[in-house]
Amino acid sequence: MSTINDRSAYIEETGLLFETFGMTRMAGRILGYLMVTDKEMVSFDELTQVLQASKSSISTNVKAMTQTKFIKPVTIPGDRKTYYMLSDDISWVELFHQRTEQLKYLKALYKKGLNLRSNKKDKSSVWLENAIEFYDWIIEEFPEVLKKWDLYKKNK
Amino acid sequence: MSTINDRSAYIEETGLLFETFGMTRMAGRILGYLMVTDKEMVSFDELTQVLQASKSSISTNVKAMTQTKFIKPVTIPGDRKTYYMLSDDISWVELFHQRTEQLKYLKALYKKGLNLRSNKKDKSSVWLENAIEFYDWIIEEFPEVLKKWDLYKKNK
DNA sequence: TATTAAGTTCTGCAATAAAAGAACTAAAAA
DNA sequence: TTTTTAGTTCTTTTATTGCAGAACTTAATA
Repeated sequence: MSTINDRSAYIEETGLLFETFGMTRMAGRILGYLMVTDKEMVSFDELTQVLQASKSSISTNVKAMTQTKFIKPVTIPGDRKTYYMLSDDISWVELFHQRTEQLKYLKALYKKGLNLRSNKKDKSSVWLENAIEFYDWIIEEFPEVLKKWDLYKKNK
Repeated sequence: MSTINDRSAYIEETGLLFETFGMTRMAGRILGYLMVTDKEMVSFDELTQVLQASKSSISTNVKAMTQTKFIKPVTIPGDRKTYYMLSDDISWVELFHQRTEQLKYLKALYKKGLNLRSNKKDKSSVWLENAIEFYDWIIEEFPEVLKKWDLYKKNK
């Protein structure tokens, strides 16, 4: 049986973990709360209450979390409030595709570095060549693996 | 033909990119310089000169970059100085394995969240189930893909 | 048309983190 | 053995970031 305390500890834990991913503690807390609350969706105001945070902080952080696609806003006709819930149309595959995009930046950096070198055959150039080779491979391979997930899901 | 300016712009660019990965600008600059300098290895002192930074900043940041395995220190008998170079024994595969470890933390968080829920069948629980399922799959699949890289390299 | 409600955006402050500077350590050289 | 060199560690300064509070916007209600 889970207690209120277990849950608030969980919310803080989520805050700290998401902080390591470069998001704010508060953004993580919002997600954490949505993961353990029994309500399917919670209002903006409830977030300020439960997380003891200002409206401005909740505002900026729900926006950030919405952009990552982890949560989504829900509006109800005849109700002015905005509610938030775990985004059921989150695509985990899509999230990983974004990672691949990051890898492309790194690869581009290595390529650019190599181009700036005078001697394309020295040790550092070889180092860069190897980096580029690996990134080329992984950038191609990653999406293939993710395709397998879609197949795996279809056959269930 | 690459100019001095192209290279210093590159060093700054590397600093900024590595900043987005949660490292310091200076750590990125050190790597950036090693990627474009014509020297195979550079001394600690040269780093302070070229990057216009204090010894303490260089000291902490070469340590950080060494820990990520991107660079390594080189010492020469009869020479008191420490030199740094791109680490030729960097394992790109190993770097990606570390990513997989991070995924395990996230998966553990989702599992813990699910355990804290009263109703294991509601929408949020299903969301968590899906997250866990995907992470389970990717945590298994990732290392397999990386094994393929080792094979690919051997057959060349 | 004035008032309330629900958020957003802007400004300022407090906490944190990065970098500098100073004091220190270890080893080599004088 | 004392001085210099090379770098580390501790302390202070500076810059950045996250959050709060206030002012503002938009739309609904009185």
